[in-house]
Amino acid sequence: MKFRFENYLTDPNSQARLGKFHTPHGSVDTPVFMPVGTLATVKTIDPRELELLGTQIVLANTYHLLLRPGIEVFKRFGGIHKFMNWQRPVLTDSGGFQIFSLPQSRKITEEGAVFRSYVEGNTYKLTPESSIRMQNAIGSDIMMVLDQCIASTADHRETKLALELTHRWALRSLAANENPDQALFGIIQGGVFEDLRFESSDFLTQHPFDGFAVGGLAVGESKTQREDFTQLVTERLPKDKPRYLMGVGTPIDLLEAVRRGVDMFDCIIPTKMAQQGNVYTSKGEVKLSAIQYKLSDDKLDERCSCSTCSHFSRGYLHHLTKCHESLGWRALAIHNISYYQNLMSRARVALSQGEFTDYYKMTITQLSGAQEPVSTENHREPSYFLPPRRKTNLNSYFSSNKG
RNA sequence: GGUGAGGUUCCCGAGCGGUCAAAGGGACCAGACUGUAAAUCUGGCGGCUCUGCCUUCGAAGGUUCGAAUCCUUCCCUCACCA
Repeated sequence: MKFRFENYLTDPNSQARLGKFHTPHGSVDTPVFMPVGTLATVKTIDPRELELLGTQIVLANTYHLLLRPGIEVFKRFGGIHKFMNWQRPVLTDSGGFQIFSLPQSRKITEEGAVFRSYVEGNTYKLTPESSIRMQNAIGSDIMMVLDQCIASTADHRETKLALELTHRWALRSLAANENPDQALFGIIQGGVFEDLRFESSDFLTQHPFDGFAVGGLAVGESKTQREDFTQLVTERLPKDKPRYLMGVGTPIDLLEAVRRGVDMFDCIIPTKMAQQGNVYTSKGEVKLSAIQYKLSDDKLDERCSCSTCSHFSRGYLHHLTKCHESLGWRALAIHNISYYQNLMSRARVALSQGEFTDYYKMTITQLSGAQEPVSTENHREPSYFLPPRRKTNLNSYFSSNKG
């Protein structure tokens, strides 16, 4: 089944879009947040829970899975869906970001990147073709082209060279794909240079990619730059293809990008922050390791109905965090994923009702730590704050396993 | 009872006459983290009227210009021998 994207509507007051894409493992409503499951697991969270939390699609990583467990495992298991027992769509990143981010010795040539494995020290070569071969074996629903990501502090010349290499690699990736059912997205580079971002968008959109990603952001530039360049690129992208802002971001980043026409996101923040004891709530960020929560018997987030918020006090979560207990990481990851999925599903509801701007403003205000509006008898909850239509009741999941 | 080793800032543990408020861990308190190698990284961590002063290295004396470091006595741990 061939990948297909539908853009239902665009917000009249912004460039935010409501849409849906279809893959062999089901459909995904956009804008969507994809939790990061680098090693074929969203750290600490069971795939069944991910579904209950409203996760429609997860991201996995070609580079890490190539090193371990290796391509033969995916060939043997018939792909990542069976391997990790996740039946919904999967997007695989190509490994381009790892070539950029891993400090180990590596060499980038026209052919690809040669690097030393952090697992057993062997030398590997990752080329556009071998990345696609691996992604074909993984059997992801959406594949990414191998790109050369560089710091956004790089100069024009270096950025242009990386961009041109990324373009040549993108075409080789397109040619290397052996499974037409797996979608392939191009990645627009160009750092923080307008002309290069335009050049990259104009070049890649001439080729039959199923969607387009904005790469090379959230790698050192300012928040304003990130937002400006996101908009710069989305305005130049075709309306009938999904747009994916890679590696972004905080809840505020997500809403800012949705407003600028982005449909898809992935980020380690919800799971990474959970590991460090940090969560997002309807009143802003909470660092549970802080001494002020030691004696708190408050709920984590009064407006959240996830299993963590309904089972554990801030004081207990503080304790688990201080002890580095895995339950703490897990409980906070469940909350953060729930928070992100609710953030996006409410954005979709708001979009469908033409109230996105109100939703955007209200949520930004809440996240910035401002006081919640005092609820009065006459105060009516906007519909996007009502429980999502998708059933996300983790309590029933846990109680059904009780005994 | 005898012999030996030792008692250091919240804990473990370096230091063994000046450059020592005392290395290094841990704990603790903050901060960071945006296509996740790494439950990681960074800073702070005796007190104060803070380019200096005061208190601190088992206790009390002493030597010295100067001591956590040397001497004496005492207290307390641990190991071995009786």
